[in-house]
Amino acid sequence: MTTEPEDAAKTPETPPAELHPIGEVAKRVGLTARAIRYYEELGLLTPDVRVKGVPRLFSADDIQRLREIKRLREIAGFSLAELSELLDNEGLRAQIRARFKNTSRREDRIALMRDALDLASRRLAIIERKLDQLQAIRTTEVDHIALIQSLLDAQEREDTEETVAHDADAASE
Amino acid sequence: MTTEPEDAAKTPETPPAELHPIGEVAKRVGLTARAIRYYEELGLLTPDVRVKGVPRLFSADDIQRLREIKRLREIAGFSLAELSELLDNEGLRAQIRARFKNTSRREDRIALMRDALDLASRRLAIIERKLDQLQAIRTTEVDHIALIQSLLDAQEREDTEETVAHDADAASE
DNA sequence: TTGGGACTTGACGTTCACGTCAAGCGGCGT
DNA sequence: ACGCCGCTTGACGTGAACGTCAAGTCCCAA
Repeated sequence: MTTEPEDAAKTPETPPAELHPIGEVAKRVGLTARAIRYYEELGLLTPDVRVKGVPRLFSADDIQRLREIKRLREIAGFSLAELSELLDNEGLRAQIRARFKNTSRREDRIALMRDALDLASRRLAIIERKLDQLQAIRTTEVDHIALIQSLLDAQEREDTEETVAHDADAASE
Repeated sequence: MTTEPEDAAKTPETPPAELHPIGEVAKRVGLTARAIRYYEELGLLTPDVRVKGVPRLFSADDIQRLREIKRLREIAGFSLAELSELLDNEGLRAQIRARFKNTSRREDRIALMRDALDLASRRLAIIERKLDQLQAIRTTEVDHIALIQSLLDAQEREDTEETVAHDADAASE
């Protein structure tokens, strides 16, 4: 257990952590450092390394989580409160305990995974509901366009009927 | 005000207006009166009857517009600023001038309809973009669930492998 | 006539999601 | 040694989208 290689050949020191400071993370996910700290303050995530006073360090998982938060907020329009329900602590703890992989009993791990599955399913359900609603909006929009189009066609037919005797070759414009 | 039947047979005066006060509108569309006034303040809509100091009166079109605003905000997550672009003045003016139906020349009416069509198309494009993004979120979510599921299946297979020799009929739970 | 609703226009308060500023610490290139 | 940079923790400011309260008007039933 003293040496912990994970990738290819030589990694003399520094365990295969690959942790990133907040500034870099902010740039990579397209958020501000302030926003990230705020999310942490709300309990939406906990950086891999978190000691009071010392710079936060974020893992790849943290970054992934931030990306998901960003997408769910910007695209799906969830509030941070909603997200803290959807991405909840359970998932976070599961993530944390996943580090202790071998420590927990299979029983516990299964329970955690069931929880995660449950949460993900709820997320999916909500997203699909939103999708249906957006589809509905889309169809009404399409119908609306079709209506205007038909009216406009009719109007233009009127025009050509009037025009056709007067000037028959205006089909250029 | 002498006689004002509005429902069934005779409507000697008052054109077939059918206008509604803000309280009723609020209840019907599920918004507060305050919100509606705020939308008006932002220029998102203009009640059919708008004279300073006298109660606003809303037409069926106004109500429809409010419903659309609400849906686009709550479901698609558009800001009121974005909505004032999407439902823009052009559309509003088109609506207003539609009252003057016969006054404007066919030329103008066609132009207005083209504008409306253009705006609706832009709305549609934006909505479809959001749909695509939501679809993307959905697929990642589905994948995520599949992953957890497979891990859980594997874990449970391990269990049964251990258990099968020890206790073979635990398939009940 | 009085009171109770529903409406009006300000004006100020509130919540969310951060932005911004202040003061301080730790590394690091010159 | 010095300054700059990136980070830290407060604390206060801000824009969006309203909520809430105050004061006044109008109408209508008791």
